[in-house]
Amino acid sequence: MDNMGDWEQKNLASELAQGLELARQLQIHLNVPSSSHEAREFLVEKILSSYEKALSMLNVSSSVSEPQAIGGAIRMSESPPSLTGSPRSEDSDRELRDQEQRDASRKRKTLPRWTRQVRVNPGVGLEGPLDDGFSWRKYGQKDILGAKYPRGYYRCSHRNVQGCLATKQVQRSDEDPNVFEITYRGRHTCAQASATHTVPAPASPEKNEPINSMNPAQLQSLQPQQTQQLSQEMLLNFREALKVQTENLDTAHHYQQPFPSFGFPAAASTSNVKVENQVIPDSLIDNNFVGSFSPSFMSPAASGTNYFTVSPTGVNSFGVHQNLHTSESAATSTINSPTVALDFPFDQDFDPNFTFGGSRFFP
DNA sequence: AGAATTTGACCAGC
DNA sequence: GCTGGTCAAATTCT
Repeated sequence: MDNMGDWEQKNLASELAQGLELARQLQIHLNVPSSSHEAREFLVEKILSSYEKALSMLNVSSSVSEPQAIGGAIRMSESPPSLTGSPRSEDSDRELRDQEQRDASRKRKTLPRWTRQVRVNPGVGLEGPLDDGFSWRKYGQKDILGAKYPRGYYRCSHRNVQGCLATKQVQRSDEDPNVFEITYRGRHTCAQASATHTVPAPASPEKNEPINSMNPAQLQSLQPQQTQQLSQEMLLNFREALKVQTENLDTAHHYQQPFPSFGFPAAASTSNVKVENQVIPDSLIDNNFVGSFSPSFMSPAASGTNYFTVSPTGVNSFGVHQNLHTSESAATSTINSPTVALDFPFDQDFDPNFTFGGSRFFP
């Protein structure tokens, strides 16, 4: 940074200024009910783009922007290329690999991490930790001390091809086997991540019917790929519903696009959020601003737990359950309603910590 | 046959 | 030394 040239500094300042200006424009749009969500989305994209450019100019790494991609390119923390250019021996390869592993391991500690707890209603529900729009590959399972159920370890299927470092852990709750605690780490940097930003092809409605009509046993027997496909379909429905809802909003305060988020009456009936160790400025929450930014803008150490269940009827709105502060109460709060848990398709730019904005969606 | 999962071993952090 | 997280060979699935 010391050697950053004058020209680069100007460019950086220019990008930041542009980002600021775009943010202002977005603020204006947010206060104009007639503003289309496309316009807002466009602004958000532009803002993100500006900041990403700025960050890439800074060649940032750890503190501001965690391992997530800058401008779509991921850069693992790895040994710098050899300056000698000498060919690697097998030993050095091994060393390098070990080093990378250590680095990765070290880095892992600082990866953005958040937890969601997903409740599955035994009567109706989709089984367990349905996937969230991403392809995951299970790479491990471990019995956890004091936990009744083993913990599953998943990583993005595109890890090898695209270097996507996103992982998640799925832990079934001891107290309530219908609750799954899903801990996400890292953000998706794969193409699938950006695909979730775009409006996907609508799912055929007939395909969704069997999802809701499945019984838990059927669902339980599904392979992860199958459950993922099902959840993808539900996700698509959510997006469609979300779109409608967004367009009908009078104010922009509930603007959620392009993030299929909560607080959406047409689809989500109950939403229980637990936010841990996280302070979110009201100003950000008010505009749902944070949600449009990546966790880069949040403390990497921040962690949160979101809780939500979804009614297949889509009739109930917010405020049915208001247990916002404790997982336990949240876990029990939704038991009696015929709910279907849906693993929300947060993509890598979405920080689920914020979206419910605590009680903002609730009276 | 290729992809995905399972599972025991290994490693790092505490 | 224990535990959680990851690796990778073996196994199963599609």
